[in-house]
Amino acid sequence: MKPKTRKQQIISTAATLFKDKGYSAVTMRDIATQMGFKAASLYNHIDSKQELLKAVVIAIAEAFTQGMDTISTSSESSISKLKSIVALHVNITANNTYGMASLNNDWMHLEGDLDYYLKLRQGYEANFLDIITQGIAAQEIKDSNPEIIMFSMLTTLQSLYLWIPKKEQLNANDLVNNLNQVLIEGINI
Amino acid sequence: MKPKTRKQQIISTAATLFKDKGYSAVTMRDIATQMGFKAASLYNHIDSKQELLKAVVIAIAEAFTQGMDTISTSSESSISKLKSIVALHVNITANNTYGMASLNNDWMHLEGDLDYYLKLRQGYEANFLDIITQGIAAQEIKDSNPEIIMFSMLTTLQSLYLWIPKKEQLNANDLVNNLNQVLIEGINI
DNA sequence: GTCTATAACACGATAGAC
DNA sequence: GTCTATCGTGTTATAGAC
Repeated sequence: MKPKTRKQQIISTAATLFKDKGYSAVTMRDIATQMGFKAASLYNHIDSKQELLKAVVIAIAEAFTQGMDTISTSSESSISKLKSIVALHVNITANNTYGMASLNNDWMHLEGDLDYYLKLRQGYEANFLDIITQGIAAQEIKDSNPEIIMFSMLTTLQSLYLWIPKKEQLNANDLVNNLNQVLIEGINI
Repeated sequence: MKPKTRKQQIISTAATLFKDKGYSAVTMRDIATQMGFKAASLYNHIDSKQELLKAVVIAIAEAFTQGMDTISTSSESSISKLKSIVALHVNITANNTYGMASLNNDWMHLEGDLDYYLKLRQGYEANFLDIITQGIAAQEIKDSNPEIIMFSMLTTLQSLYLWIPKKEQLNANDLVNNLNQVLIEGINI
């Protein structure tokens, strides 16, 4: 176990509360109570509530960008790259279920870093779409609307944070395999 | 065009703002400014901010419950029922893109009606899962984990509110057909 | 039916004692 | 490093004039 600094503990606590109620509905008093002390004491470790949101959201967004860069520049087949994307989402989400809620639902409350976040997200989605269009061109993937394919996969993957905590008996590898089957091969016989 | 009452106009305005910032971050001043008058004047038409959230969320939740009841008690095949569920989501979302955001992200801020909302949601998901398990038993649907199949379809359908407004050139029928193909038949060749 | 004014309270953040 | 006390501001909602 890595020893968490007090600041990291506060960020984690904030993330769990952001997941339950959203950034705007969580107060510094909520976070402090959960930590076991008073709101004013938080400011010995952090500068502002906004800093907490930034720490939660930007770290995950950068992890996705880095993972996607590795996948998109690899020499795998397109289907294989899509399976790597599924694994990327499962792994990041399993290690950070709370932060994923803010990434999905509270990014618009970023103040100074909103543009940076949007740039990361745009780059991620552009790479995702490229993989799909290349797969269609290579006749690995059905010639459906590539944006609908990406939308369908991505929204499912982005929602994993709601589901993984409820299904802990399912290990990460099984989940990746099941999702690959459903998302790529479909469900009809 | 149906003539909207002032109260309905306020609810619609609130829903569009809830979509952009979330219920907690939207103030009565925001809603009033958007309507063109002062916050105090809102209270001539509505009782509270909470009433606005309830009006937005419960109406859509009941529409889904009613649609699902019709589908689940019909005599269609399971695959056919799943396609009807896709159409149900596309139709409700196309007519209420703003409210869908609150249904997905702000339901936890319902106060008096939280239990009722949860009951509706639980019933909807139970019917959805039944259709899938019956389809597997009838060998219409692949014998994958039924919860993962439902999760995958449902999260995509719940996220349509983010996507439909950006793709207005795609009509509803085309979208239903494309989603059916991707969600049910898969994407690989 | 909208306005101004304001009540009553919660919010993020700071000051300074210990 | 946590506390109490508090500042300045923003919040939902109400009262009463017009």
